Amino acid sequence: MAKREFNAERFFQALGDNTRLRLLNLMGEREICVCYLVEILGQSQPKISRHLAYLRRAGIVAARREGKWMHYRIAMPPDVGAAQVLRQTLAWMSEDRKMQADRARLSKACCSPKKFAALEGAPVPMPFDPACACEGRP
Amino acid sequence: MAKREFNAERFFQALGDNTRLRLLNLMGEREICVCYLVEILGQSQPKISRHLAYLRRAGIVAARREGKWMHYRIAMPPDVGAAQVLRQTLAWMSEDRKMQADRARLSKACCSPKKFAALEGAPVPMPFDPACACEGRP
DNA sequence: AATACATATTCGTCAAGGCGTATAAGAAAA
DNA sequence: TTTTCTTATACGCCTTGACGAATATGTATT
Repeated sequence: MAKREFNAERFFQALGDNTRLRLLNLMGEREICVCYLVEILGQSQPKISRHLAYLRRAGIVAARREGKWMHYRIAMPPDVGAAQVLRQTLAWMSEDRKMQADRARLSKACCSPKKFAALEGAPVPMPFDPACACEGRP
Repeated sequence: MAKREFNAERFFQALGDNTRLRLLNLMGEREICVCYLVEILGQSQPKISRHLAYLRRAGIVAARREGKWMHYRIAMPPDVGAAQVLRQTLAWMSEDRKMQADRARLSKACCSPKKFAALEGAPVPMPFDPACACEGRP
């Protein structure tokens, strides 16, 4: 049986949208709930959901359900080359000003979710590396 | 004046097509004439030309005219992050079986262009690194 | 069961882009 | 200048996908 080739075309198509790049940037270090993504990007919920579905179909993110909430995280592709490119891309994004601003808003929201009406009671995103949690919290 | 941001969205869109990935793979190590690209990929000339134009607009390749012939080569983006991703992508592609087959056909054609009727008289692609020229020539 | 909440999907519309075919543009040769 | 050769572009057709709006699905609460 032939080894199933990773679809590079679809992989790059998934990266070829600014909203999806912003989503990946926010998921770079933590698993994160959809409601946070909606709040931070300030876009409609269906729009965010559709882009997440696209990323899921492309095999770049994975989802986990927790009660009413869905948590998304980056899923490194099985293909080594793709994984390398994805890591490189995330590093690239993390140097972009607007991407940094997104992350800053996320950090702020994580530290004081109650200031964001829409996030009342929602599960706070969990960084993979706890050292990244709530940069700037006193 | 604001520093002109590199368009990551367009960059990835340019990589999100199999024909364009194959073209980049063939340009990986050498400047190459359009007629060779048409011959090696076995696709129509307008199709190849359109994809090359797309890559040019995305700032990924550059073209040089030599008489009737046009030579294309990879143009590393000014943005450091994009350049890294592009290099990584080329490395990834060079490990793919089908991409290797394309390169093998190119090497063969370079060594004996006269066996390819369409390449009679066309300028043989020039590797950036001369050591790569005509692997397998006796 | 009925309600409320978070998320996903559907529908209609529109723009981008891929392809084949035909043709234009640029350069050299006759 | 006419022809020939290489490459680029224009046209029409079709598919993909992005969006807003509406609605469906899944889960917990009452």
